[in-house]
Amino acid sequence: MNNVLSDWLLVIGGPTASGKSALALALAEKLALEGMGGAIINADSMQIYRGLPILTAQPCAADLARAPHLLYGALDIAETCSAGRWLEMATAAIAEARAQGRLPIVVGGTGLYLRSLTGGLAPIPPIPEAVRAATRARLAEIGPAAFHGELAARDPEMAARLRPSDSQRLSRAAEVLAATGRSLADWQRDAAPPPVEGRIRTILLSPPRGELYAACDARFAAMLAQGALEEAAGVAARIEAEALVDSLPALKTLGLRELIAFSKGSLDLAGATAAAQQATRNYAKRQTTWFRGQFLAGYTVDEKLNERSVTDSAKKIIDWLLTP
RNA sequence: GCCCGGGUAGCUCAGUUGGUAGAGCAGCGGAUUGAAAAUCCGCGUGUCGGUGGUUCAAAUCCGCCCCCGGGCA
Repeated sequence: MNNVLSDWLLVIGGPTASGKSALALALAEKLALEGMGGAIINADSMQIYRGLPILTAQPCAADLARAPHLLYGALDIAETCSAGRWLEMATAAIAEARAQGRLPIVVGGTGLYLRSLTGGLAPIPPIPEAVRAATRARLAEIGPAAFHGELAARDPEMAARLRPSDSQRLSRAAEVLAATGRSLADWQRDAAPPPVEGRIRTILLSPPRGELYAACDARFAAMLAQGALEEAAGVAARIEAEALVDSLPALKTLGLRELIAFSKGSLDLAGATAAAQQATRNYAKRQTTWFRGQFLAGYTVDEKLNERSVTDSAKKIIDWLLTP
């Protein structure tokens, strides 16, 4: 089972509904024919949670059976993932795949995760929950503008490069300073060695805008047909029973809020659907910008993939991989 | 047919006593170093339904016409 690809790592990025999962699967199956199977590793900040398989567009049972899949539904929705936590799990998953003689194929739409893998991450220690909670409470209490003012007094460098309105990054900068006594800017200056061995090959899916949006709309409609409403109702029940706070990342899943609003009667189904589709398109747009500016693609697929063209694309990509 | 409302940016609407128009959303562009499906930033010329008129000046006042709601016949 040894061949030229044995120490390689494939990374596939692209906006939501662009066909990443289908391409990853096609590649894994083609590789199996070449004598080296693939293992698909999730790099999506929402598919990492279990409990929302439909709304987060996780591979269905039939697809999961076609190739090994790792890090899908790995965490409970009451947990919080992060780039650091994901990177740890991903490096372990990559090692596991390699140990089995499989080529790791990392796929996902979370650009930050992908980049943490390809470019490394500053070695910042985990922030204690108490510090994080206190920081966020302070931010909520005085508002981002005043919070920015407080940060400026202790960490002028971070304050200078953050907008007073960017509550999330302000909070991050403050918690890192509070927990480590060192500015986030200093941490980020530390060299971050690439976390994985081997050669990395990156692939970007970049379908035409109009087709991407149409795919987003169609996919949400399909989710409803697959039982997204029941799924949302189940999550809503857990939110009530366990008093889950809505700042939990998993609860930000696109469409969840809208479907819960529908089940509570504050939105009709057409309105909930339209809102969820709109949110999905907005997200796809943001991802497109991210990948355009932050992701170095070795190979770009700029057509919208369908069942037939995925196979063709996979074939071309394998050729590209095998030609140095 | 008559009476009320309305017709202003792709959509929903603002527009003060006349001084040639502005918000939200959408769309487009951008940022993005551990919550990232998150967080944040930038971009607004459109026959102000049409047409006559009053006026130095009309989205705004007057006449006529067209279209869409609702009501009365």
